[in-house]
Amino acid sequence: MKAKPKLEDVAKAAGVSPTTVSRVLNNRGAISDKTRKRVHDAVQRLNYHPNEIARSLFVSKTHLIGIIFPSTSQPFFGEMIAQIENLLFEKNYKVLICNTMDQADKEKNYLNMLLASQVDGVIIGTHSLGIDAYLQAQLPVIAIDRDATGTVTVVRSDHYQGGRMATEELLRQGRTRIVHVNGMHTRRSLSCSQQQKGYEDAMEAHGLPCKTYNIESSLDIRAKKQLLKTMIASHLNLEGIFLSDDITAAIALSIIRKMDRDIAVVGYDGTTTVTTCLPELTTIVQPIRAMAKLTVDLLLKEISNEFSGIKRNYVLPVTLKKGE
Amino acid sequence: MKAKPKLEDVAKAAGVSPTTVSRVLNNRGAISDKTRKRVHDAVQRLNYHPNEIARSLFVSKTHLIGIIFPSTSQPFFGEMIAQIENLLFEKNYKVLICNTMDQADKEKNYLNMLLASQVDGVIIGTHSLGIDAYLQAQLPVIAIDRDATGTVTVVRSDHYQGGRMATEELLRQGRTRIVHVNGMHTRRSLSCSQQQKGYEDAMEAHGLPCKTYNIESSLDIRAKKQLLKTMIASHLNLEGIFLSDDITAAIALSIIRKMDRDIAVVGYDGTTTVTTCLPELTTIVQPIRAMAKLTVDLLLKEISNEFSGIKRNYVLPVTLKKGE
DNA sequence: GTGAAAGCGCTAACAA
DNA sequence: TTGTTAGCGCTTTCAC
Repeated sequence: MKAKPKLEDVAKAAGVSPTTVSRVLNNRGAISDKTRKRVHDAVQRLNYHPNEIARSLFVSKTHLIGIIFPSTSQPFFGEMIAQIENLLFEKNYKVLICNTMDQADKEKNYLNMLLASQVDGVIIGTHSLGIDAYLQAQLPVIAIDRDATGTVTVVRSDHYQGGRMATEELLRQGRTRIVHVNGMHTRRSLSCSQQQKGYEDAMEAHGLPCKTYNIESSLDIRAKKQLLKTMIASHLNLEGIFLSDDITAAIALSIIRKMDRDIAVVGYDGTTTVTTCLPELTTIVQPIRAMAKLTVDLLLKEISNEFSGIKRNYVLPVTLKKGE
Repeated sequence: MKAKPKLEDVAKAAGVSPTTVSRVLNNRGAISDKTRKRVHDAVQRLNYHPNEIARSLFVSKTHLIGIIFPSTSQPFFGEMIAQIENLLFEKNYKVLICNTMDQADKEKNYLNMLLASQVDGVIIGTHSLGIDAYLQAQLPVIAIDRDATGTVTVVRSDHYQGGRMATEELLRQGRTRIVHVNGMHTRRSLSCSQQQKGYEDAMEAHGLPCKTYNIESSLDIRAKKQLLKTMIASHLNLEGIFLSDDITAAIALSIIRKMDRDIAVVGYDGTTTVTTCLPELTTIVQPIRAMAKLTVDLLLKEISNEFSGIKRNYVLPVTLKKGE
């Protein structure tokens, strides 16, 4: 196996200088058609591929974006990541992916890896690590769905409205004894409190009492199921549950069916995956595509140094999807 | 905003040579405790982070692995990618992710991007591009679930057994009029034909007639739903359907419920996501974790030049998960 | 329209 | 135990 050809090899093969080859490849300066052709032929002949690493080193830009999320295996993140990745690809950026699995130390390691890899920017969709760690990095950063007041640009959806709409949908169905299950706690500190506020305001507007249960996100499905089972069994006259993510809602739904109770459920996220598997689930849909688009746009602007100073929160509207 | 400190800056601050700093940071050679401390202090003080790009250029190894899959938004791939990423992280590799969205041209572009980025190896989970494109690259490659006879190492699960087990489960339930829906066609040419063979052999062993429908993977959910609806409506005495992925199976299940027909369904993949959302679905479970582990192990071995010549197929067993 | 030379930030021979 | 020097593969002044 022979070594990869380099610029110099192409230059020799084409009988020109390395500079000329570089110019042809990057379309810079004036080149005669004859030379251009000779160079292209040589590139073809040697099956030459430019070494992006060497290029990056010189121009100190890698076209690499690090994205940090809990895990691609959760539909919400999987779908978000797919969108982000597609948009970045169109703009010629490559994506370094980091699944933190909600472990702060892993996230910490990743951040260092990303910095060492000279990424041009970072998208954070996690909460384990303090935002300071990212600010220190002096890197363009956009956070998704994170509570970071003014220090970093944040894109999120309107969780207050989401909580409110979910609760109002249950009320509209004539349910009054409604509890809120706040799953995925560590994962989304902000969304949790906002959703809860929406739920509470909606309930109070009708003079109804509130009750929120918290279920740790780190728990596995078995454990969540057990907790939900106990909770539901202890509420003999429960009529509705609002759960802050669709997976937990799906678990609740199956428990309710098995217990043969009449309890309405509203979930949260509205991913394509879950709504396809469970079209009967009523849920609050986060605008994943729009969030991804905005995030990427903002990040690329920050990278190109527009809007550098302005850190603000962008809040996108959610919608209700009624179960079939 | 001051420029990032480099090795030289640290050297100056510590009053030593760049070489010494490099040695301290990489734990090479013998260094006096005093110097070591001085260097570490300087690193701390300047908040220095080594430039991995420069290092990569020198050692011509990037610790970057490219992984090419249709999309993180599909649970099977999302879960597979999360596993792969975790295992690679443990071995100090970073992951460049590529969602091809089943578009051959995008995959082609990605491959070139990966080559230019000097990745140390590639994992392919797609079928759009011919395997030749990858072989040409002269790069360590492992393919997942792909039909590539002898030219590249392949990891997959036993789709023949999967098809057989699925069909036999339906037969065990007393169903005899069973059709096979081969979804996700382009996505997995190999698995399709193997599953079908398993289905056919199981049916023929009982002297029953076979019928396989193909549904293009590129279709959206609406279209798939329509096709399935028509298909089911046209079979007045259908008793069972084996579908080659869980998402399509979920769609079928909801149609059947709405039509109030008595048709048993068996799906394929058995992802955590779908089995959580739809615990009542009977499905064939692919050993995602084991596949990821084997794939990563094989790739790292190829990268370190062990087993370089041996390209073979590794087939892992599937299991049946009965619906609740 | 083209080339020679310097250097991006790092590491590894080779000296001392 | 430490420093000097050269060079990884590329791009870009500056000169012709």
